[in-house]
Parts: sequence; C-alpha cells; structure tokens
Amino acid sequence: MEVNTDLGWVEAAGYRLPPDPFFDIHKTLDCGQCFRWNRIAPETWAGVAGGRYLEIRQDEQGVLLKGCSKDTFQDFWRHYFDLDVDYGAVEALYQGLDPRVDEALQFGRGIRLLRQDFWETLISFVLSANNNIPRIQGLVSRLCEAAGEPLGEGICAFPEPDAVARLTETQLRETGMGYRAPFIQKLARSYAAGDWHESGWSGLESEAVRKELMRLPGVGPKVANCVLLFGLGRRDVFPVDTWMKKALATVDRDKPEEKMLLNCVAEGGRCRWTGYLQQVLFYSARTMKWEG
DNA sequence: GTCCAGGATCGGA
DNA sequence: TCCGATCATGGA
Repeated sequence: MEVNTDLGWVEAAGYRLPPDPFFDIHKTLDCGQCFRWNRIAPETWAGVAGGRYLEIRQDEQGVLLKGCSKDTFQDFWRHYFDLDVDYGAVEALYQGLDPRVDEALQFGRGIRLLRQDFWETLISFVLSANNNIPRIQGLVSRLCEAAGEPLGEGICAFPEPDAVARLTETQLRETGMGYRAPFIQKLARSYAAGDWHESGWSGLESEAVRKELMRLPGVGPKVANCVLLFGLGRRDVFPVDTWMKKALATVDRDKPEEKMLLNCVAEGGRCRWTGYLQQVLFYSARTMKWEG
C-alpha cells in the first residue's frame, strides 16, 4: 500500500496547508530566528530563502504558500519550515516542569524552528552581535542588494561567499555593519577559498561543532549556538542573549519549580530539544518584555 | 545627552 | 581563567 506523505494540496492560488496550532507563520517568522521576512499585509509575509521568493498567508483556512507548486513545496519549503517534525510532541517534553516554561510554551505555540542555509545564518548572526533585530534586517537586506543575485523587482538572493568576498571593506561598511565588516570579509574569503566547510562537522557532537565555529572571526559562544540551532539543524543547544539573561535574572534560584530554566542553560541540562525551549522563552521575553 | 540591541575581541590582572 | 573597555550604528 502506498503511503500518502502529502501535508497539503495544490489550489489555484498556490499550495495549501490545513490549520495547525503548531504552525503559526507570524510567530515563526517574527520570533527572531530569521531576518529576511517582511510582513507585507496583516495576514501575509514575503521573504527569500534558498534563492526563492515566497509570499505566505495565514487565515482561518490555514496557510497558503502563494503560487507554490507541489514540487517546490516538497523539494524545499517543507524542509525549510521543518514540517516533518511533531512540535506537539516536542512541547510535551517540557510541559508541567516549571510555571514560567509552561507560560512560554503556550505563548510561543506555533513557532517552528526553520532549517536555514548555513552560510546565510552564519553571516546574519555575526551581524547580530550587539545589534537589534530591525537593524540586523536592514544590514542583511543591504548586503543582499550589494552582492546578491537579483530575483526580480528589487528582490535579491542572499549573496554567495565569493560575491561577498569580492566586496571591499568600504562597500561592506556602506551597509552600516560598522566594525563587523572585517569579520564578514575574513569569513567570506576563507569560506570561498575552501579553507573550511561545515560538511566536515557532520559526524561531530554539537559541542565539538561549537568549538569549531568559535574559531571563526566574529563567532563567540552565542553566535555559534544560533548558527548551530538555525543553520545546522542542531536542536540541542541553548543560545543565551541579553533577553535570555533578563529572563534568567528573574528566576528564583531557591524555588525548585523554577529549576527548569537554569538546568537548560547549564552544561548538564543539554537535551535533544532544548533549542526549541530557548526559542519560545526568547519570544516570550522579547514580546512581553519580561523584567521581573 | 544616555541607554540599548539575539556579543565578540582584546589586553591586563 | 576572568574581567573591563571598546567596538559602529541608529532608534528609543
């Protein structure tokens, strides 16, 4: 018997996915994991990934990938949106362990961890250092305009390593990236030259890959974890940024019911899906401006 | 004017 | 190993 692995179906307007509480495109695209999606209407986002432009809409009928064929969905977007992972089961791993975690899980329900391109994720998160999300989006956008392949109507793909390597430091600084320009230039030159490649890390544990990433210019502990989580599909890492520090500062370390947060940050707290927990906590902390 | 943003790097203790 | 100063930029 043939197994039907279709997740949705083709309509005149594009590819349709039925309503799913564990796929909210607004939370997914607005939770700080990606920088190339813009909300162009209350229900619609436009973005570029893998050299493809997409408009995606969510309403009572579910999610619509506009103008998307079945093949394009199966070949690319299905994997990009991580649609073969059961996020209900992931959420269940952390329910009932900590009141603050429960709140964040409910608030962030619908977030999916995107499987983004490694090179784009690396550059984007090096630019993210000591920066805010709207400004990071602007930097990435201007870098794409400066060196990315045009896709039409002022839309450009994320630039290939050699295209970035061809930019002068002055051209890089014109995007507004400031002191991060030398980092980006060194990364592009070494990567384009084939000095290193992420395929060499496929057999390594996440902690070992993290050490390799941290040898690269502009990559510290936090950026390395974000690249692992969003660009290498490693879900067993827990990036700690300023928002996470604010959230953690409100934890009463003497309350055993709030140990979950601390355990996930601690070395011994690593588990297969702690990256998802981190993401819903980050989304809650940033959106609701957790202070204490 | 000061503070902050999905921090990293550097020099010195 | 750990700590503080410094690093562009722009919005609040």
